[in-house]
Amino acid sequence: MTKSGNALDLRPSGHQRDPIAKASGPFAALEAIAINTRYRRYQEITSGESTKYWYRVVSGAAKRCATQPDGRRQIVSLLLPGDFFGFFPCEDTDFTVEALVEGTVIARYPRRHVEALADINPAVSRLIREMAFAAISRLEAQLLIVGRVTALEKVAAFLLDMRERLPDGATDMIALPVSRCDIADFLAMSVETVSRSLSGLKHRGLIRFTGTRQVNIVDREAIEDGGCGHRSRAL
Amino acid sequence: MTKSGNALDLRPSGHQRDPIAKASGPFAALEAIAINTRYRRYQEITSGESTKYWYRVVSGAAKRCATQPDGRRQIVSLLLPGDFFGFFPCEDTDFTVEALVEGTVIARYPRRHVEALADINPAVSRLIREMAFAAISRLEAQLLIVGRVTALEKVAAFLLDMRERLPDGATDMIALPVSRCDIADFLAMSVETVSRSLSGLKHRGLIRFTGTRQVNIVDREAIEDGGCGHRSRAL
DNA sequence: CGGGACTTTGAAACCCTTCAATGCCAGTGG
DNA sequence: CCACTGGCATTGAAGGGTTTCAAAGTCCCG
Repeated sequence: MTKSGNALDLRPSGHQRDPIAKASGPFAALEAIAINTRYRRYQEITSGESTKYWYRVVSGAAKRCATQPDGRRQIVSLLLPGDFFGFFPCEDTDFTVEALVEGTVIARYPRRHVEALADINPAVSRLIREMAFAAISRLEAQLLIVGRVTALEKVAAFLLDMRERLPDGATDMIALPVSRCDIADFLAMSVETVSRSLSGLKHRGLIRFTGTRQVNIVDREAIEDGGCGHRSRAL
Repeated sequence: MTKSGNALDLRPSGHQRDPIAKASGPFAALEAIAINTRYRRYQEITSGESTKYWYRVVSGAAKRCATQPDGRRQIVSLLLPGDFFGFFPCEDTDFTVEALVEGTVIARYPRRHVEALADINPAVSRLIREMAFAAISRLEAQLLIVGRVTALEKVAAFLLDMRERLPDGATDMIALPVSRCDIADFLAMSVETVSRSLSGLKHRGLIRFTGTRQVNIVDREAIEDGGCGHRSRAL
């Protein structure tokens, strides 16, 4: 599940705010055509306009969300700083992308320019490929998390994934950028079960809260085992 | 959920066996370096060798599978004719790719050649991007399926997805290339529940079986509604 | 015909969802 | 300054769905 460290890791590794904008090479070429925009919480970033641009999360967080036929929402991607999205020229399904935290900054790249750049500059082309691969990697990781059986396992896996992906580095202090409701939409379970699972982890002493969305991982090994010792039916 | 028809649909639309090999342009350039191999059922296609090649399903079917820490398997991608896979140069997680049906044919493209081609030929580069986007699209669709609440809904959505993706066209006759066990691994639920759900759909008259893996969709609308009228809590 | 893999069905235990109510916190207006 | 309000989070109890264990049924192939 440790999905960082691909051939080209696009996520900020240190504490700088937007390393990509400062890098050279293909990054610089891309940044030259970037338009940064700041969004408020739950403000829509793309509606039907996604066809015109590519996007990247500079700071904050966003969600790519679909509304199921039964009215439920399913978060299809949790977008954190460094993540690209909006690859598709034509989206037939009704996905929306919304900021999750106040002041989320999104870089927007005109699709035509990007494609033109990619045709000319192999390095840019390669970069785009790598970004797409990173998106695939994220989706596969999410699938593994959502695919777990127990709610405890799901939430535990989610926390570990956040720990890996958040720009704080690999600290055991996690500042969740999402509400319980968003976690529920991400994990495809009810809000109450999310809350209960977190409480369960807390009461077992595996995590600690310094705030509603400030989680401190205490016993990571136990969490990696799915929140508890049981159900470890070894192959 | 109807995910076919992207900017560049790579799946065979007609009855021809391998249209990509016959196409011209970037396809031809790629096919020139392809190596076709035939696999037996459940034969491993990639192990750690995935770093050296890109792959495409020519005929048959394959699964990209991960083994969870608790011993369960999770199919992360169901690969059907036309689907590309093996994008990542370095895979840190233990994914395996196995053929699902006897005689599955996989085209293999040496990664170096592909990348070299992409650097030279913008059309090839673009093609690769589109393939990656298609993979993202498949993953998102899978996420929406797995994210459903009820087992009935999951299985129903799975059937519809197969209907869309299988090369048979958009007939209501589905020749499932997978066993119940594989469906279970795909949908992240137990084999028994898969079987029960299928039986449920059958007894309601929404589907019909002409064979264990030959499903005939009778009432598609009802299936799209999640297998039954209930739980249609309209927004 | 028998063996083996796959599929289906049954029953009990468990987990999750749902509905409902309470608690917590920040922002607002009196 | 404090009560109030609304959003978010937690907790409880009942009901239903899924998993699990178990066993029988089915199909294909040697």
